[in-house]
Amino acid sequence: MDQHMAMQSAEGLSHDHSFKVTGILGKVNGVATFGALHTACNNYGECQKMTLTPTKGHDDCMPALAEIPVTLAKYGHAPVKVIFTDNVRGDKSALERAFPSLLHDVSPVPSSTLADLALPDGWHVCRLGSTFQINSRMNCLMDELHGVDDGGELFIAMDLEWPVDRETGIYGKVSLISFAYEKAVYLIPVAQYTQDDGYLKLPSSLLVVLRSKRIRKIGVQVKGDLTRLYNDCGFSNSDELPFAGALELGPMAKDQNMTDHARVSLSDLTELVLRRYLPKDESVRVSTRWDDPELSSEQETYAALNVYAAWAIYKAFSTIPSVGPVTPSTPAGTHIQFMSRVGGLTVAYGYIARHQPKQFNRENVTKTRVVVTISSITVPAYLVRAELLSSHQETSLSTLGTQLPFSMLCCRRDLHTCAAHDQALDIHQAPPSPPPYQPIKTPYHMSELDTAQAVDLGEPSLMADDRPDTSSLEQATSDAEKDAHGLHQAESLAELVSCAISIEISEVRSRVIGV
DNA sequence: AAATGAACCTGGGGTAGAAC
DNA sequence: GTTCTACCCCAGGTTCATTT
Repeated sequence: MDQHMAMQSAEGLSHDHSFKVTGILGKVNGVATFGALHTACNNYGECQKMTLTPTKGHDDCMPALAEIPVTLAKYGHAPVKVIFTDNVRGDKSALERAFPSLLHDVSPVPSSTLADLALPDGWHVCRLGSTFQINSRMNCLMDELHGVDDGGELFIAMDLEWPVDRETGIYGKVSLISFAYEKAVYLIPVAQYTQDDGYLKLPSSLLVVLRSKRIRKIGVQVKGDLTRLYNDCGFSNSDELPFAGALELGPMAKDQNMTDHARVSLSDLTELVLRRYLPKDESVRVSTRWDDPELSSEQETYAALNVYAAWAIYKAFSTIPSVGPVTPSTPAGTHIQFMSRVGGLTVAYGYIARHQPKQFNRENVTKTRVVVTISSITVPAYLVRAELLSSHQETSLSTLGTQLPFSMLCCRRDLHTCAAHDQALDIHQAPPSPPPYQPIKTPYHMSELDTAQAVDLGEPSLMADDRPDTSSLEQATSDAEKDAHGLHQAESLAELVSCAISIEISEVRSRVIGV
C-alpha cells in the first residue's frame, strides 16, 4: 500500500489533520493512543500519505511529508509545484523546508523603494542623562496631565532598548527608555540606575509616569516592553503597582483595516501608514553595546527614529476617519467597505442605498440585511452569499455587477463604514519563462528511504509499463456510484489546481496556498 | 536566544435568524 | 412552530512574529 501511494504523481498536494478518527480508536487506560490522523492527497484526490500522529505539531507530520519529494524523484515524477493547506502562516516555512521545489522561481515581495524616515524639521532629540533632568521632564509631563480634563489622557510614544548577545542569547536589563512627545524625543539611559542586585532603581518621577494609566504609552508590543521593564525593576514578586497605560499600534492598525492582523511590525506600519522606510540596521538593533555609558550616534538615531515612528503612526491614525460596524442607525449614503466572509478582505466599496425596500429582488430586507450601492469592486471573483440572491446560488461580484454602480443586498456584518475610496488598478506583466527546477536536498531525515530507496534517486526510470497491475484491486473505481455534487466540487478543485500548477505564466509569490 | 502574546486549528455547544 | 444554517464563543494545543 505504501509503495502504491509512493508511486503516484503529486504536482499539486493538499494536507490536513483529522481528529475524528483518533477519537474512535482504542484507548489505553482512557488515554488516546494517537492525537490526529494526518493525510496528504495529490491533485487527483489520491492519498499520498496517511500518518497517525501523537499531536498535530510539525515534528510529527513533516518527516512523513518530506518523504514525498524523494519518492517523486525516484519514480520519475515532476516535483511538487503547489501545496494547499488550511494554515498558510503556520505551515509555510515547514512545508518549504520539506519541499524545496516550492521555493523554485518564487519571487519575494520586493524590498521597499520608499524614502527613509527622518525626524521632521522642528523636532529635536534630548538626552536626559541625570536624575535632575529626568525628574524635571517627567514632572512637566505630570503637570500637563493635570491640565487635561478630569479623566482625560496624555499620549506619548515609548520604546525600550536593551543589550543582547545574539551568539549566546544572553540579554541584559533595559538600558534605554525613549519617549516621543510634542516635537521632542527624550532618550533616558537607565543602565546607570542598576543596583548591586542587578535590578534597576528608576527615579520616582519616572515610575509615576510609567504607572499612570492616564499617560498612554504608544508603541508596537509596548505592553511587553512595560512588562519587561517592570520585571527588570525587580517588581515581579512584589506588590508594586504595575506599569500601565499601554496602547498597542498593531490592534489599532487592524481596527483601521490597514492590516488583517494585529501582529504587525513597526517597520511595516511605517511603510503602510507613513509611506516611509524605517531603517533597522541589525548590527545596531541587536547589540551588546546598548548599556555602554555613551551611546553612538547610530544608536541614538536608531532609538529616536523608532520612537518617533510610533508617535507619527499614532498621529496618522488620529486623522483617519473612524472605521466601524454598520448599525441600524448608520445613515444612508455612508461609505462602506464590503468585506469577505473569511479573512476580512475588502472585496468592494460603495455606500448605503437611500431606499431600503422591504424586499430586494424577492429577498426580504431584514434588520440584519441592508441594500448597498457598489461603486467599485476590488475582488471580482468574490462569491456573494447564496441566501442574499434570488437564484440562491453563490455568484461572483463581477457577474452581479456587469455595470457600475449597481445595487445589491448585503449582510450588515459584512460591511464596515469607511472614507470615500478611489480604486486603483495594478497592472502586472508576465515575467520570462523560468529555468527548469533543479532538485535541492531536503533537510528532513530519511529513515528507510535514505538507505533502501535513496540509491535509486538518480534513476527516474519507472515507466508506465513498469507500474504494477492494479486491475485486480479489491474495489474497482468503475464500480463506484457517481456523486454529482462531489463531481462538481472535484472539477472546480481540479480547475483551481491546474490553474495553480500552470502559474509559470505569472509571477509566483508563494507555492503554499490556503484553502 | 529568550520572552511574550497574537493567531490559528479543532470539536462542541449555544443562539439568532431565515426558510418552510 | 419546526427545521436548518450560519455565526459566535470556548478551551486546549501549537506555531510564529516581534522585540532587543
